Amino acid sequence: MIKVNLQNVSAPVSVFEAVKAENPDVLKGALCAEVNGKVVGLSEEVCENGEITLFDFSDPEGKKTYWHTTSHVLAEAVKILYPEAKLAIGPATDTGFYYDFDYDPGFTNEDLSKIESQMKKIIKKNTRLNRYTLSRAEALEKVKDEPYKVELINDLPEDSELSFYEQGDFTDLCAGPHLTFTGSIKAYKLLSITGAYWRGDEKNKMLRRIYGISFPTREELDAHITQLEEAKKRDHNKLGRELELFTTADVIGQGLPIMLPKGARVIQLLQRWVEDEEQKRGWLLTKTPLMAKSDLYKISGHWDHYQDGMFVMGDEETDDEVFALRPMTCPFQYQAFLNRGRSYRDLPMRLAETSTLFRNEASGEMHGLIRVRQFTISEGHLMCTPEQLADEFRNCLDLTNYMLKTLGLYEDVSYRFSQWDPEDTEKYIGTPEQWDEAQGIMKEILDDIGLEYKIGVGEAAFYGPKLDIQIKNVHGKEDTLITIQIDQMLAEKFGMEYVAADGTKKNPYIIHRTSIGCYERTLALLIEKYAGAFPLWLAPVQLKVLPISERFEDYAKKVTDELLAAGFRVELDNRSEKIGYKIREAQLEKLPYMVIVGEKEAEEGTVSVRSRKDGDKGSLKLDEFIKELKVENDTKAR
RNA sequence: GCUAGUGUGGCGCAGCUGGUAGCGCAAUUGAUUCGUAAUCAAUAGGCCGAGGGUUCAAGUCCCUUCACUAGCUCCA
Repeated sequence: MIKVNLQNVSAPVSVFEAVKAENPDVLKGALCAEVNGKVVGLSEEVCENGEITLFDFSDPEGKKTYWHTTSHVLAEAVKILYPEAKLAIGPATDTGFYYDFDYDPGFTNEDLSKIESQMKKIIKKNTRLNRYTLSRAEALEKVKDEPYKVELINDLPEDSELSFYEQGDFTDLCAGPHLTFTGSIKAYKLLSITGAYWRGDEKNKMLRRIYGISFPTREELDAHITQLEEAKKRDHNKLGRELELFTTADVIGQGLPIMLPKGARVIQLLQRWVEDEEQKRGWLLTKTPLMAKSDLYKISGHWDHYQDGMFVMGDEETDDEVFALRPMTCPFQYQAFLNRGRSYRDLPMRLAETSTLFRNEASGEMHGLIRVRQFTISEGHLMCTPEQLADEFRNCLDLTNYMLKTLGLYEDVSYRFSQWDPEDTEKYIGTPEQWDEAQGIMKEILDDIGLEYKIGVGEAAFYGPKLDIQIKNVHGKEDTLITIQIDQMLAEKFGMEYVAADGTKKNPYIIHRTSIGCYERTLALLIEKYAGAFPLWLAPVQLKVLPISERFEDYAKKVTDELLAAGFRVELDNRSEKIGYKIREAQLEKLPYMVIVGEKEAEEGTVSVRSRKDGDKGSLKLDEFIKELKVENDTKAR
């Protein structure tokens, strides 16, 4: 981005011309500009002197302009090849662009190639994009054959400016900004065809969406495509299966992964660590049932607000009792609080549980270990007084931050303050006043901590606002890893009370929180973070002992046993292959350490150590090596 | 749930417009004991996701279903 101070503007002139008059050199690579706080195309007019900012492809604004124009070229190509296709919307995203079409035959992969060729022609013609505005009546007349555009116009506020961009014979209702010429698009690729609901509402028609990406040079495009392929190699769903951390079975069903010995071990390691850490921080452990009668969920509100998400066993019409697997731990853990009368002296009461949950996700939602139907979460509910709320919230956040830092994920997360949607009366319980209060309290706490967050309207839980800790997977898709919620509604519903110092009975505030999230999802992100090469303390197999030939298997066995006895996770490679082959296999397994033993080592009582981190460490006395390992393991070094 | 795609031995693939399944690696056995992958020999392993249908004949065509993938919606 380059700032330019315009000094010679006397009459309205295009940004391009104005900058050219000032300093033509800075126009190289410029794609759009910010004038008076608004991002505009370079062909748009400026009327007065002052500072403007130019953006090129390295700026998000530049990228978006570039991609957005590519989407218009895509739309034009589609309209030429498939005139009956109706235009919906075609914005730039953080990772490219898409355009939605209503075209019932749908597009095939062959169509994509055809469209790409057509786009080439449009780009070659290098048509100019002209912006103009119309009155509402004129605009509606202009788009009368495009029902989605008509709907867009009709839904815009009365006073909004209706701008159009015209490139040759193709015109689109669009706020812009755009590049000045289609020929500026140098390298592009259409990536996929998918369905997408009109206006993101599943009640609306599903349109055909074409995704694509473009770059100023062929090299950048190629590099981007290579990068996508590289990302695929880290994909936990591929790598996790290759490394035998987990698998799935058709006969078991969707969203129900099988943790293989290695995956199960990593989860166990995480779980022990989390439970121990929670204990250190004053959390008490509960163990509550995985299912309950429908009565419980009726009190909590799940029956009315979450039933679609639950696995219900039995039929209310025909069965005496109907059960449901638990989708959340809250109402179960509350029973522990309700076990006897509580006073303010019992508070804060911090209840933690390693809790297996069941959610009946829609069939298309499942994804590897990220979205599953059964998962185990480091759950917790904290009952406290209003005075304790801020400190306790802060403590919960401290714990999650400690977890994230230790795992090496801290730099990768972002925070979302998830609020309710006052328009959505179906989804939420409670009154606007209660929501204002709970959200107000949370805002105060977050601002006091100084956390940088974005706001997610309609992302709250049905009973209260959330602080969601978000993380992106290897494909750039964001998911919630951890959540901390403030709930002032369920305590009342469940009759949870404590006797305050003044003798009155009060409902406690409840913090719903997780310390490390659910183990499956966290494991998925760790696989991707480390590309399967887990730090020593988390590695399912920490060392592999490789005898250079079968003659040294006795010594290899002895070394293995000693390492096992010292508490390490060790495997002995007892195959008859050459050592080079064994090493190569061990490398593929991404082990922290290889221990090679042969004649020399057997005689000296040493081991030849090869570390993933430090390479060849040479011969070490076994007991000294073990000491070193213990230190590394205990410090949870990455 | 919706839109599209995929589904052949553990893994990676071949199998064109239908004619009764192959290859490489891995595995097993025997020989070899070789210090940074692929010596020798032999063996075993697949009702081609599942269930129907068309056909004299289906991995190849049609229908249904299950699972996996991308995206939408939804969500930890």
